[in-house]
Amino acid sequence: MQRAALLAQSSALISRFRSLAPVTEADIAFLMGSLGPVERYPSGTELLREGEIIPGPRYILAGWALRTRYLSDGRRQIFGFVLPGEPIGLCEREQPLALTNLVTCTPVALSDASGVRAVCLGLGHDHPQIARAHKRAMALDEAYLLHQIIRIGRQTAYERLVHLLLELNSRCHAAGLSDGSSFELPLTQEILADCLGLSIVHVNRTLQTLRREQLIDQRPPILTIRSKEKLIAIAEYSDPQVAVLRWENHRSHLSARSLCLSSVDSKDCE
Amino acid sequence: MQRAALLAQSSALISRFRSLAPVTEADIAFLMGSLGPVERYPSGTELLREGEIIPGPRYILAGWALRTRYLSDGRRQIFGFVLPGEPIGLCEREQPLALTNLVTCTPVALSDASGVRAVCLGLGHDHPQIARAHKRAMALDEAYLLHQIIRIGRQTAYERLVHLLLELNSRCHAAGLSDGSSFELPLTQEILADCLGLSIVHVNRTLQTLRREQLIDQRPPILTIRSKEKLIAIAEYSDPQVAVLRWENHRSHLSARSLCLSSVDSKDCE
DNA sequence: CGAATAATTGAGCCTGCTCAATAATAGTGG
DNA sequence: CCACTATTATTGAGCAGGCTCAATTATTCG
Repeated sequence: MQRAALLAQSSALISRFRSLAPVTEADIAFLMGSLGPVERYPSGTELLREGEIIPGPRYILAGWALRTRYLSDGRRQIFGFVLPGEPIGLCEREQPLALTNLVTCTPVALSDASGVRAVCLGLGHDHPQIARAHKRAMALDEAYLLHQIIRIGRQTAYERLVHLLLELNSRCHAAGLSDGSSFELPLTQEILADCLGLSIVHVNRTLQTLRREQLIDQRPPILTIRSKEKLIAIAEYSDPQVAVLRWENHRSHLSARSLCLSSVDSKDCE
Repeated sequence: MQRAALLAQSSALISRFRSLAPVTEADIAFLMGSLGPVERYPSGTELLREGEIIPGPRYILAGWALRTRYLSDGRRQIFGFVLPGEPIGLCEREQPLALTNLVTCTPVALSDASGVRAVCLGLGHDHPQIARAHKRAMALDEAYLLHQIIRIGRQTAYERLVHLLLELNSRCHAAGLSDGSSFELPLTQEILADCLGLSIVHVNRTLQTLRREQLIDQRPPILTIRSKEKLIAIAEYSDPQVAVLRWENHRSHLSARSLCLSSVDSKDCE
């Protein structure tokens, strides 16, 4: 069955939705029934080009992509990452223009999300938990941009790297791709450098320091966080997943449960 | 009449709406009829505190506010600015948590926007141009965060300052607060430093350089852009107002007109 | 007209950069 | 399965943009 095949490839998407809101089995069934067929692209594919109209909403089912912009002399800034389970171009505007380029940095599996757009945006009143999850996802997107600004604006190279690794671990965890401290990190040091506003050389040396201090462990492509508490203290990391979900805790115990599942230890919140 | 008084104080808001979409007189009348009374706060007022529920949607009618976060040792990052005509807490989520602090850096005039929320979000089908303007405003918000990342991630101090000044000029222009090259800049060098990830001292020296080179002119609190072309080239500045508005040009000539009114020279777009 | 805030200047230092070379990995075709 | 090539990671050395510390000079405002 094609349906079963899609389901098998959508585990990150489903995991992420579950981490965002207490979606029902019916919600999941609706999602699976509405997604388009899986499209595959190799690493290095341009999914969006800045200033052009976004073809249609899609979900990344597997693989990572980079939001980038270049200066004329070749300097590159990576604004952030799109991870499995996260949407591309799923927004209110009708013919949205891409604000950045989007390039895959691993092989990627995509699925058309036109069929779920209206539900995600809450245009009808079906599947309210999906709409809720989507609103939270949008808030998380902004929170990650803010993270990025804090890192490159006011943190040292050492703090930046730690902060980013914690964020990526948390996001992988929401997608079911981290056990809480160990996940696949498909980024070269050059990508990390262009994300964090550093040189490749300095990223290299800073990672070495973190390994030497036993704070992280790297056996490519797996990155392991050895002492999450210390790292959180170093980077003053506060997890947006926790922050964005918190406000409805008093209303929904299911939500509270998914919070615990998807997030780092509860004491990490503060 | 209180109504007339409100109108007089809402010129920035109206100007900004006109720059975002071809709003009608009826749209403006609706806005003026739905806004709450003007509230005034002095400089230094905390309008939002990170992590707390946003009281209700509001518009800034006059004055500037800063989105901030602090690290525990006192380092401050300013994520961005909220200028006259821009909304606070006007989003999809029901009980949104503030993602950052928001502090006024001048005396500010606010007005409750609860009465326009549904229309802005396009929940009904009234005043579609207002809804359109609001969606564009949301896209601009993201574009300004991306600007911020480019500046502090990959630009030199000199480029950063130029880039920011161009952005602020453009945004002031949309609010009717710049004639295209001259506007009131109510920011101290400390604020600029905390926004751009620099030290106060270095901001000071960089501003001096720009003045010495006749690229800008400062007679506090007025900042004048002397050679916009050169500055745009230096910072590789591309204006989001132009970019975000462009996609509907082929559909609406009114939109195209407002684009020209609100934006810098058309050649600045590329 | 003071007190407080903001801007300016000088001097020395340090984080992180550049340049350049080498080692390790990974992907590929034979 | 292996040599071949292209990436990617690592290391060394010297440099510099921007920082810190500290003092001085405007401004602003009550």
